[in-house]
Amino acid sequence: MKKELESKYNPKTVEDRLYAQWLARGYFHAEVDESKEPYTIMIPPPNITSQLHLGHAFEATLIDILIRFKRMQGYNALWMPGTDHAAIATEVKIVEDMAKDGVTKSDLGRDGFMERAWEWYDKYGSTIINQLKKMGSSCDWERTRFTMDEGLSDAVLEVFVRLYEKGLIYRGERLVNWCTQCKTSISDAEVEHDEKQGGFWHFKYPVKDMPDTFVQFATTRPETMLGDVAIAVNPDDERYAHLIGKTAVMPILGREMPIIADSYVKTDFGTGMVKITPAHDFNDFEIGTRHSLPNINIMNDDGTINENGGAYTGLDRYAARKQIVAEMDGLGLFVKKEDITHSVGAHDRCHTVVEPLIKLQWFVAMETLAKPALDAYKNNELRVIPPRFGKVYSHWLENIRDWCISRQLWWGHRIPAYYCNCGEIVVAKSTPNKCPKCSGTNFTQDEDSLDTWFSSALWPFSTLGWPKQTEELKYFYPTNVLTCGYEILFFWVIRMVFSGLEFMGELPFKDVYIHGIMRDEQGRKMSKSLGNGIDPLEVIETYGADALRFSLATGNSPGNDLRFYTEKVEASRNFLNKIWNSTRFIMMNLGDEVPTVDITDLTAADRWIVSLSNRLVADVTQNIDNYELGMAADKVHSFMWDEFCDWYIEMAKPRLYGDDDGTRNAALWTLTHVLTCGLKLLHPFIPFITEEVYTTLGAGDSIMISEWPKYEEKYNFAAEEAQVESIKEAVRAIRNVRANMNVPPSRRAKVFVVSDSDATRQIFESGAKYVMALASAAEVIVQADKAGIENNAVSIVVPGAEIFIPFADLVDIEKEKERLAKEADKLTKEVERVAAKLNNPGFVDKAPQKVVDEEKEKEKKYREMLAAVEKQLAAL
RNA sequence: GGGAGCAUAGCUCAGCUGGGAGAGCACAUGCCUUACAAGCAUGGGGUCACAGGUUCGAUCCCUGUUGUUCCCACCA
Repeated sequence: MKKELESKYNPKTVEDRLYAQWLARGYFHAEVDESKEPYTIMIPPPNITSQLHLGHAFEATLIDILIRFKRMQGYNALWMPGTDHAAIATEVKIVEDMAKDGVTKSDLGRDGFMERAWEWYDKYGSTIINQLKKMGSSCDWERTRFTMDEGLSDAVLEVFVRLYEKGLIYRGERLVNWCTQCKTSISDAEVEHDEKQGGFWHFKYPVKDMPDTFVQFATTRPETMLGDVAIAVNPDDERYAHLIGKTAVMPILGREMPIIADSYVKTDFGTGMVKITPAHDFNDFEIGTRHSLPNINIMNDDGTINENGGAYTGLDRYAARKQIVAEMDGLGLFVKKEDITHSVGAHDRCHTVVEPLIKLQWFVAMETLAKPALDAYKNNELRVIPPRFGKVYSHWLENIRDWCISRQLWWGHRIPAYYCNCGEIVVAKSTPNKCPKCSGTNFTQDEDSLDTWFSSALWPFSTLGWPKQTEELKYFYPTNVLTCGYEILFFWVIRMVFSGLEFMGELPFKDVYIHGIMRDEQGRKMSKSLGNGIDPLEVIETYGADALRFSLATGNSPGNDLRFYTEKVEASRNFLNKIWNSTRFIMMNLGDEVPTVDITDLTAADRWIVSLSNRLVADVTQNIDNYELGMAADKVHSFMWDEFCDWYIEMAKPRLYGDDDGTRNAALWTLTHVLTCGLKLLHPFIPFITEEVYTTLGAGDSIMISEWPKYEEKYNFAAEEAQVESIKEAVRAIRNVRANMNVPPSRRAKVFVVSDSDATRQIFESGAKYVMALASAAEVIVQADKAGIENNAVSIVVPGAEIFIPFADLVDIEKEKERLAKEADKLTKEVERVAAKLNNPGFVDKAPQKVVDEEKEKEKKYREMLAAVEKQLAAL
């Protein structure tokens, strides 16, 4: 019973059906099984801010390739899926969404807001999961986690309490990056710096008891003058030595401030004098601490001036800036304004200019945590791919600052700190019963929630049940590789590493595989604001998931950005169709079942392709193990298309059609064997079509759980590989001549192959049909001498033989002369080049013998070919 | 200011440990050859950014220059 296939592959009739089948059969689920070795990858949990974009599709493809590869290799492969609550990013979105309904956070209150946020999660959390499924991701959905689900929240509290008890979490007044829009502190990493046009205002303050003496300085933020507490100069600056210790006066507020010396101030920048505003500038804060200066905060949380601003109280920071400049000008103390471009910090979510403010916040002390994370890298326990990102990793850890973990948000894990009326702070996983100090029972929980990365830092073990010592945790931890984009190396990877080391005593993963980001055709980052984002589902709708996956997996290398081209997806689609049709061809010729054959039954052509596929297996396996996914995919692609389809199938045709010459079964077996092997190698990249074709062929129940091919010595046929390569060369040469002669394909010709070697003649004898089929020659006559060949036959020299096509009447003499002259020219150059190399004593003495031998053979070959061509040319 | 990447065909990119550069797309020519026109065959097109150095030999290693992208820090 022959099965019929359509002439074009249609992913729509295949993908959803197969995915449902895999799910139903439980292929994605990984149970603890001590008899098998686990292979674990945790998904970088996508933010539930919106649906997935191509970047996620890219990442999901890479992970799925690794997971499917390892699963086929016999590992107990677990891809743990999940999503991230993405505290601030999501809260911003929800607030925007609420604004459409005319509702604000304070309208809803904390509980009402949280309710609304969970609704948001229900909507987008499931959208994301559906998208991942559409991509063909083989995640263990039964284990889906969310950073705010019960278990993970418990892990967060546990970690907070433990770190607090260890003294690594503290509460302190620090200068933080404050977003006046979101009204929350943000971490250093969330601040993005952009070049902006701005003013640089120069002012002077009078010096007390020194008439006509002024200190002159400049600032980009005049409103912060309200918080000035000192003027600083460099201690070695002779110009101002006499002023050190004197007092300057901030005229608007009449505040007196010391003139101090600090080496932070550069003598050669500006006037060499700096105003010190510890409450609103990070450098000034440090100087203030060194000199025990007071911190005067002049700003409210919304960016307006507070009661310390005198007459400016209540004004917005920018309005105050304008008026202060005006007032100083009125006092004759404004010197000048320059227009400059300088970089300004802004919140990466809402792009509001960040204001440094003094706030009481929770911090994680990083020093003791960072060290083991750095050591792990330096001791090569942690492998970073590509290696250059390792330098970025270690540089960051070497310069790490304490991590501000409190956020003034509601969407997130609420900080487990409880304040008693007596002022005592209790940190515990749940509300304490009574105060250890005053025995009071009235507690208020801290209003703040935790930085979103606090929970994702625990992802590799919290998802497996920690702090409970579950079977899963013991079995699947540590994971094998962490795949993520380079943009979250700092945010996430580093924090997972130190968290894993601290709480599990073991690295969370051994390899970190970093990929680039997706860009559009022009190389721009894909973003909402540019409107150049592409929905993976749309691409899948048109081309299918496999085509998308293949185009994402090929043509790039680890760590590099990838541009998205529709043309590339089309090319991938075409490749899928090629696979489809090669299967179709085999199905059309195959009987009920694949014949069994002995290796000794295989012809040279069979052995050649089997041997190639065998080596391909070894190559591809190694490439994937080294995370060279693009290279692996390219190799299978060119093998399947250029060798298997373009050569082998064509060579096999004469043996399948017409009378069986005794090698038909060998051809059928080879076709099926090589195709199946190729399908397996391709399955991690293009799971749907390979599964469909594999089962249609009757090769097995499912390719997904079939065994990954292995290199087998019995399929290593080096001699046949060389033989067939020489036949291919002959075919190419014949085609070439025919093309130059303008012989239509329908016009048949005689081809003589002349060789004085019995072995070579045999190869061509057995290859005669292929040559005939491939070059559209009517008849191939293999003989030891030139008997019966006309004098004006076209001659082609290939290794070990000379080929004659004796139909001079068809030859366009001028065109043939031209071709031969060009050929001769080319060969002459080659001969000269190789000869020069071999005449170089340095080369012969120092180059490896193998290379020298190769060159010698080349020289011989080129000389032979050149002689033949010249002879031919002379004959014309 | 500190650090990293990139510069290869018209375009997008591969090129593992140094031995005369590849793919896809695009282009040109000829083909509906009984798996596939989403195809087949053939062909054109590259000073591997520039200048030095190491080497018998450099696209590859080293130094410098130019251009470009990114990350970190940030000028009061």
